Amino acid sequence: MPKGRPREFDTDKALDAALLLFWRHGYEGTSLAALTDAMGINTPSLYAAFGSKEMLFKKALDRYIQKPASYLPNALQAPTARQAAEKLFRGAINMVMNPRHPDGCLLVQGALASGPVAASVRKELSRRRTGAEALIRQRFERAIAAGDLPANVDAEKLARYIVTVLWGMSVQAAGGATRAQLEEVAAMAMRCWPEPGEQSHHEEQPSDAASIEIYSVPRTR
Amino acid sequence: MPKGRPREFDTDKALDAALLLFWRHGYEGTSLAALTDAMGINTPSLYAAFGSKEMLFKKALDRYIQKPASYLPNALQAPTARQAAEKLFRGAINMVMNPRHPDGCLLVQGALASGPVAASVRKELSRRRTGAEALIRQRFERAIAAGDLPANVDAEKLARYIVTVLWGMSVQAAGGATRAQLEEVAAMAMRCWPEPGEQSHHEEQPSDAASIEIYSVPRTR
DNA sequence: AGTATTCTGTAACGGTTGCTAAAGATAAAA
DNA sequence: TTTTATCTTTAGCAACCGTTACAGAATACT
Repeated sequence: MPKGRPREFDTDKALDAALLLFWRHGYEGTSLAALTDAMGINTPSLYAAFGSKEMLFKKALDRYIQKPASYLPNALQAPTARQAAEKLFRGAINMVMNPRHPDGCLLVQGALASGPVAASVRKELSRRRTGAEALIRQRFERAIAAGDLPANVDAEKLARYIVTVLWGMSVQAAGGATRAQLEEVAAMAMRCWPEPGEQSHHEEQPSDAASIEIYSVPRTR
Repeated sequence: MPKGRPREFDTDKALDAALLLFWRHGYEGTSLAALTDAMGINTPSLYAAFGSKEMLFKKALDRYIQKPASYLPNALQAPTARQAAEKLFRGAINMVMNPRHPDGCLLVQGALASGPVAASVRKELSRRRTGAEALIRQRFERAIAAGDLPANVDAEKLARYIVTVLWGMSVQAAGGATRAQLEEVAAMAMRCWPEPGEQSHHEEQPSDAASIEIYSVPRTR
């Protein structure tokens, strides 16, 4: 036993309750009062155990990665890159559609746009999303090295395409998409999987700058 | 001239300023103080002209649809469905990457998750996203009727796939994606465009329910 | 037993939230 | 010129925000 008065609540259970709230209402949409209420503790206990609202969020984020979002590293262990991608979509749909927790992915729902106070949280989420993308890219790079994927495939582009569809599915989930609909999207997305002997075909079409009037449209950024 | 004292500010310019703020910081992340500051007016003027924060948001949303997001209906006027889709991606990238306004799409950045007070705004955004999807679906349905798209193509699925990639690109934009990266994603997405004589191939693979422990994974929802 | 340490509960902090009442200013209508 | 209508300004509303000081309770160490 540590020393002083023992903690009367389960830290992990409290963290789970906080995770669910952040997940459903986003960082800014979750108040301390709602948190302490759902966690069943008082504010000083929360601050003693987790530091602050922001630190609590980041710890909930860690828990999210380790638990409900563990499908990602798991999927990447599939024998082939294609199977990994398929398992990735399947796992993401299972998580996103799980009625035991909110719809969508915390990395997306947590905060895309926010006020100045939540800028740090927003950047952290962006960093984690990039991390997920990197994990997938590395899997594809290994697949290329092993001859599992054609050598002319760009692992970075392929990974970015996959996660873009994943993030899009999270947005769709927030709009009430059904499991069947997401499965159809995933099937569609897998149709452009690179087959051996294909070109990576880089087109680079010119962009038309005439559609928007007031907000002018530059060529590059 | 109406009757009483004339308004001293340009309603449309004020609305534009509000739109930019909502776009960058989301509905909840934008405070009345920030709004009145950016719009150059006092709170009572805002309430007299726009009603409330929520009504102001919805009017900014209307303006968003009519101005920067007008690329969508414009793109759908392209002669073929494929050209429409390509123009859609090009227009979306132009808008999302325009340095004159925040990154991403307001329909996504505005509010995916939120506190209870912003639930109405969240639903409204979801409704508008569905509306965009429906617009694209109808274009594809016309293309099928005209023989432009193969008859075995499912317009609804194809439209949902396209918008899913679009929403995903909005998330990517929030994470600092570059124009070139988004163009690569769009090119990738267009690779699974249905060619004549293709199957719509419905696979329906079983989902594995073993990856997540605490949060159990049901089969259907 | 006494002390040190860490928890819990109450209560409150200053600041901000979205919103509005009240009074003065500026126009058209009478 | 007076009246009426609508604006702007100042000021402030109650409620909530994230956070903390403080006193009491429960444990371990001496």
